[in-house]
Amino acid sequence: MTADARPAATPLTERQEARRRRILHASALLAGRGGFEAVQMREVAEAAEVALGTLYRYFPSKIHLLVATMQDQLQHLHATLRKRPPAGDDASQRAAETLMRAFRALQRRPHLADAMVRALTFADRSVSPEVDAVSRLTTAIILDATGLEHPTPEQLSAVRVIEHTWHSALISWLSGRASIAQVGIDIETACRLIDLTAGPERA
Amino acid sequence: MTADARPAATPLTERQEARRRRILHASALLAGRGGFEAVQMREVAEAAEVALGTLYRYFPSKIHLLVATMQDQLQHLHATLRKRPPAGDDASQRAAETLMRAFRALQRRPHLADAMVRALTFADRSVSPEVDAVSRLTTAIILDATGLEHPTPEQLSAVRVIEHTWHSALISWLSGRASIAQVGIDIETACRLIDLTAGPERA
DNA sequence: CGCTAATCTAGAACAAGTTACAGACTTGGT
DNA sequence: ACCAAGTCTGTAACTTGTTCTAGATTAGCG
Repeated sequence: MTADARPAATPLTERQEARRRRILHASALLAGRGGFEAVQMREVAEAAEVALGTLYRYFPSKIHLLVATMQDQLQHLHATLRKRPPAGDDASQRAAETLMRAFRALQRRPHLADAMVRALTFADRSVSPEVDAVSRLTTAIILDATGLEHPTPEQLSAVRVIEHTWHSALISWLSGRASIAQVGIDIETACRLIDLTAGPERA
Repeated sequence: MTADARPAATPLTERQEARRRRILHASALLAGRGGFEAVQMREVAEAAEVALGTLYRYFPSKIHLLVATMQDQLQHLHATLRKRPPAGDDASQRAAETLMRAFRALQRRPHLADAMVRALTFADRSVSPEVDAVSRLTTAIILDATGLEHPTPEQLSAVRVIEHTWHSALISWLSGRASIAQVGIDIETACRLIDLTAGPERA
């Protein structure tokens, strides 16, 4: 349902594409120091050398902007992960390994993680399509990691739970209520569902 | 770690306690229509017949206020649930049943749920103690439901994942990206972990 | 080229969370 | 009953997300 996202509207000229990039870059830069609060629309506009009104034309709210930033970062991550697939013995190990790798990437830029994840979970209905795109990307990353060609419905349910756990555990970590180790445990616990919900499934 | 919460500061006189109640009541009322955005600090102050500065003395931010509102509502829920414990055969069924009951309660006041859950996941470090209190309450509710007297570490991990799933699934539901049925499936899927992570554990 | 519609810019204006402050009211101790 | 300290009220100011507007620029097209 609703298979495609934004890009169907207008093809975007070259200069527009460049503006969009500059904005996303500025967003990630400001988020990188200071996190969610440091991404101030006026500053993003200035850093991207774009008028405030233009920024709002490209991204109708701060949340839209940060969710788009996350989508952008996730795509990089997905590409990176594809190059070195996880090496675990079973699907759950591979999923956990991949998420832990992603987690370590986030740990290197905790403020950026803060901005993106907070925006993602704070988003209301007006951002649904964009959040959904991020969610599909995340699902794809996890499914890719498992190496499962034809996941059962149970395994898809397990992936949903893993994704929930992933987001929520990140939130706990970002707000200082869970340690890095605890996030690791939570991810591994959730990942067990993949193998437990179906019969044996070896590589 | 950090076992106790706010109430250690000052005992609060009767009138102060009354003010606090009025504020929480006003908060829940406004949240009940309109959700997160409808809880405007000026309006809360007016509805609670309290000056804006006073509101901020009691709750240092809108997020603090809404998290406290959630804590308040959860306590009611906990008391209600205790009266009619779940009747499932095993721990995971009872946990799922309890969470579904809580979910139905939230469905009756979706706007209130929106305000509380969005605040909870948006909270930053400055609200950690309060969010932690809510988290402990939630854990207690789930553990109560399972009926487990001495949960194993694995089961505690499972409860953590269930809690993550609970919060994140609520978020998806509130932003219209997951159906009620889907939330139910996710909850049940996560709850399976309780039985799967330990040996047989019957009532 | 020259026109027209769309886009972009600069900047003001508005909304809601948050802070600050002066003066009135309460409280607790004597 | 009186005083000092702390609290509450009413209100203005400040911050940052968001909207609006008038004029400049750009893009596409004949």
